Amino acid sequence: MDQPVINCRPERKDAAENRQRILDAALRLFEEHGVEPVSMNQIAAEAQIGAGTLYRRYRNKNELCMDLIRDPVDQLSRDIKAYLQGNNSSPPSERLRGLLALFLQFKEIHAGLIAGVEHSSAPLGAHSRTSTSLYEEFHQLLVQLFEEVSLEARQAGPDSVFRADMLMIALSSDSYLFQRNVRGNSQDTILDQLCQTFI
Amino acid sequence: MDQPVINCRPERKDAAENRQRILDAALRLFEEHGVEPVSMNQIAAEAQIGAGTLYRRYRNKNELCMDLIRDPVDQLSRDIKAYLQGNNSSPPSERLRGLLALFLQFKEIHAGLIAGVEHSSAPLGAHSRTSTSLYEEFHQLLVQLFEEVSLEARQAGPDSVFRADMLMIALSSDSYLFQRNVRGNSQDTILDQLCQTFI
DNA sequence: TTGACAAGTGGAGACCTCTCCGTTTAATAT
DNA sequence: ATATTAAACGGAGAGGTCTCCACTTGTCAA
Repeated sequence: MDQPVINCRPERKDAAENRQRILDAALRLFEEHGVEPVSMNQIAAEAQIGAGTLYRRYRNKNELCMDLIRDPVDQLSRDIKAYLQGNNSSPPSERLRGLLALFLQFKEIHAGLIAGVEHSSAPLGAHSRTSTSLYEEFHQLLVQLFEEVSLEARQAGPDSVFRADMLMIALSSDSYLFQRNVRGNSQDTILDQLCQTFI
Repeated sequence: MDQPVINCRPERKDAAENRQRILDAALRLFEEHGVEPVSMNQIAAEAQIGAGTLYRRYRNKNELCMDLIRDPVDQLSRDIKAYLQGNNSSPPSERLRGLLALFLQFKEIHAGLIAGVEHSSAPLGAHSRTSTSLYEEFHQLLVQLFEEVSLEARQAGPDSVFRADMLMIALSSDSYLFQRNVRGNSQDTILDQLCQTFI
């Protein structure tokens, strides 16, 4: 007559081991070949598990990449919080710039994996942007800061949500790498331009 | 002793017929199922040709889509030229808005094919944006108008090329459909917001 | 200890993209 | 008419994504 346990039981031992094998294998292959050219098949083979097992845990390469950069993402999240607390008396436009700087720095370091996360992610394209919690959190912060800016300037700026959407898409790997590689802009230049355009 | 003809001979008769079969088949399938879910295989089968033949002509679905909207694109290009000539005494910011309006209208009508063109297009992601001649042309116009605006305002705005890049990416199907479907903004609202943000 | 059974496994298979290359054929020169 | 030849053809096949499901195995209650 007991209720079936609603809380999921802890991960099974064999499953946990396989998860680790996958992570290790993926990291190894990504380091050797880069993220994009490595296939799910290869990862499964390298981890010595069946394709089905791999797909049971990660529906696609994005999810796998997301798991691989979980720690750096958490760190970034903490860095952002710390920065905002340490500078809460600066004008909002300056905090905005600081935020962007942190974000760009992060992108620079983890470019490969981030592109992996963003790429081919979406069955329903745009939805991917909002699905990552980091992106949602970042978007939220941008909105707040934009509102602060408008408030301070005593004039209604454009819709902050829209503006944040535009800025986020301007920060996508696609756009960033284009500026970096095709336009030949440095990280600093891009940061400057972004501030001039959006703030 | 004749020189071999350098100019390519006119397209062979059978080739021309197959091209038409492909275009017809694609149009039929796209109308029935939408662009995205139709595979190159299906198109080849519907056109009753081998896969190799299809790929000889169109390296991927984007190229095929580009061929399918060639006429509307040319029309848009002419419309833009006409608009600019008819309004060359308006302030540049107004012309900019007019341009965007034309462009958004175009996107609205041909959303499916355009998404098809943009999607999965790029081995080197960002390069796709510059590869379409329409996009290059449009980018060029935006740059010019931005410069006019800065000139008129007697103050150096941010780099016009960068600004145009940002605006173009804001006009991508990804971004546009997100605003349309997730944010629930109408075409007019989006136009307003774009102008407020970028002009 | 021992079922019971949910969770986990793996590989066959459906369908996809794209290439390669032996065969066919339209266009041209003789 | 016939030979030549470059272009076009098509399907086999390599390698990819992802699903399905018969089978195994860890876990827990009895």
